Amino acid sequence: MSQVTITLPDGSSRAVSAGAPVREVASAISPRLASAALAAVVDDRMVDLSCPLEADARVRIVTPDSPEALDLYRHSTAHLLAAAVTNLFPGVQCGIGPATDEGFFYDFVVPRPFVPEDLDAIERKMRELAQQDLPYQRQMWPREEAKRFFGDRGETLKVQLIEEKTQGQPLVSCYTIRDRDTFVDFCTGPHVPSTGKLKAFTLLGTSNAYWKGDARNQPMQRIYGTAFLSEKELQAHLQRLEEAKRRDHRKIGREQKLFMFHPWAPGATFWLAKGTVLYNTLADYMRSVLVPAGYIEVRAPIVFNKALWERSGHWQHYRQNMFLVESEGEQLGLKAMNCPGHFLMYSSEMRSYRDLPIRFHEQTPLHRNEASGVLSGLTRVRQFSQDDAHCFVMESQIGEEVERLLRLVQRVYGDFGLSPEMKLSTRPPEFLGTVEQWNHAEAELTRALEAAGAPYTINAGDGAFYGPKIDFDVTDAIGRKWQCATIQLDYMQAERFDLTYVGADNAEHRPVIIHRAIFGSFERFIALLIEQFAGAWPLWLAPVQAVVLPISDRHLDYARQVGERLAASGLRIEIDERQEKIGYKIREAQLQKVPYMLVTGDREAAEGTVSVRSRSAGDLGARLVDAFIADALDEIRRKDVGAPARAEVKA
RNA sequence: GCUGGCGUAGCUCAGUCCGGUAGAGCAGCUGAUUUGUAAUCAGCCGGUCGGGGGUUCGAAUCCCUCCGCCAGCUCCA
Repeated sequence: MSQVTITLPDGSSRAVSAGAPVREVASAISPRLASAALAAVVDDRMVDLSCPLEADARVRIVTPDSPEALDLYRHSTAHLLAAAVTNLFPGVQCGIGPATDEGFFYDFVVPRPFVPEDLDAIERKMRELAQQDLPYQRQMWPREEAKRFFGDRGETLKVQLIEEKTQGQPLVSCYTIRDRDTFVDFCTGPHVPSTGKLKAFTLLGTSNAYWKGDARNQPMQRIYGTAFLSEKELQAHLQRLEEAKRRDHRKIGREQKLFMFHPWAPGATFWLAKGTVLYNTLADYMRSVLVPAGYIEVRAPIVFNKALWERSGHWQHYRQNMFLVESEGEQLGLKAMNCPGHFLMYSSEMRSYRDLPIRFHEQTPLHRNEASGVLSGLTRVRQFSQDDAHCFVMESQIGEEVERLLRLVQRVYGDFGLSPEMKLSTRPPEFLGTVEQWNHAEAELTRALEAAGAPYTINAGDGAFYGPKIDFDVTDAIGRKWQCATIQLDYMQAERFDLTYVGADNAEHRPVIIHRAIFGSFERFIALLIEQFAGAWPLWLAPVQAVVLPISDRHLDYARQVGERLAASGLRIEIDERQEKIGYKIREAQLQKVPYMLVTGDREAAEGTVSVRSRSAGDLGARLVDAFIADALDEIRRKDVGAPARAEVKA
């Protein structure tokens, strides 16, 4: 029998019989590896353990420790789910069932939607199938036979997939769990060797989905679940989901009276007093960053004549998302973005190359008529404000301006203890301008990113219709990603608005526009911060920075004196004058996560002190009022977001 | 917008399946208590059961419809 030579990751090589399954390589190395083996990577392609070795190859055995293992588990669990559903709901049609970042799903065509009881039954069936340790068998079927097989079963979606994905291939890959009478799926694999490997999984919910994600296609029912390599990791994941609920900005927003919503203004935030403090603090912070960076703040109108939107292209591309109004026979639209207003202000006077870059910053509200179903707390609203700006630069200034912006973003996020991930989004299918312009713009952004030296990923086809962009995702404490900051290059709008500057050559030139936001929107950024800090605000952001707690009525005068001094020095304070025991007042302040509680009783009144209790560190003892003020102001100046705020989040 | 779920007091929730006088805790108010580092006691107030329509002798409960919220889908300049 002929032999093939396989090379292992450590560089050693072995000879095996040609056609032997890759499993034998694992067995030959050690019985332990053989039992841990899940799949193999043969010449960079991941395959089943049953895959025959036909030629010399590099082979790496995939075990639970391999980076591929989690996706493999999840995809195999999705198959297990589909097998259970097929078993329990005869006549069901299967769609696709991939692994995702958080778990997996599988889409089905069923006569009625799944209900929670169905999920319980399906999960029980999955465990039953897992316990039977059934092999995942891969079979190569003649293409026509596979089509006939799925066609006879009424699985027209699978037939469609085979037709689209295997053109010109004589054989197609199918998997069964048990045999052809139960569950067969058209799938390239690979899979774990048998269902017994799958233990740590759970179903999480159902939702509606469409075939191939297109709302014009057949509606399907999606079942979500997640799987991990160990029960411990699964439990940790479920705990994170619980933690997310506890930190939900909608819950904390209500508890701390930061904001509210009302059915008569869906998607529009009512900023209550404490939320307004937060909002204004962030707005002022942003100004304090942007003014030294050469930005000037402006305020453009909210409502514009349709003519402006026709000029900008929004009328053609974005009208369905705009709030439109009519007045005296004229059609008007509420602004969904600030750019066109800034363009009009740019062209209100002659611009010289000596003036560039010109940077307009604006924080006025924007309105976008988002579909009702997408609204969600503060993270997706219909009215919001961006820390928006447009930088008008010369072609030659793009690189430096984008680099400056990258540094600015890093610095701001650093001030909040956040570290964003960068994505470069490139030309979408629908775009303005020419491919050459796009290539040039994309090259400029790439160069700036490389110069910044920070890692980034490429999000192909996700650019805005007028130019490529760099987006910044922030991962919060529990692993969810939020897109906040954005830097967008725009070669198109200067043309449309006929924006010019006079160059050194005394000729007119087009400026390049950089659209950019650092927070993104105040609304979304505040939602992110609430969840980041779990409502335990660092002192500089806390709507109430300290609460004065008189022990009894006879300390009210002193408490008020203290309160006045604190307020006069600029601290945001409250005095709890209720006739309650000190323990009660402390409990309430603690639940509100007020950074400092200042107990004032006989001793303090006599000595001119306050007894300081920190939200995170507890009783700190008596301090002179002025000393407390000095320390607090210093802490505010430092914008500390360090250990104290984080530590108590877990408490 | 689509699919599903949900909507009962300011908040958290029970009651809805199987129609028969709307409940609890917290919050609030009043009184007593004058308090030393996470809940003092007692009493009281509080709801067109999301809106509208229908079935019924009778609807929080069953049906229709609209609105809002939640999850996901789609979308996201």
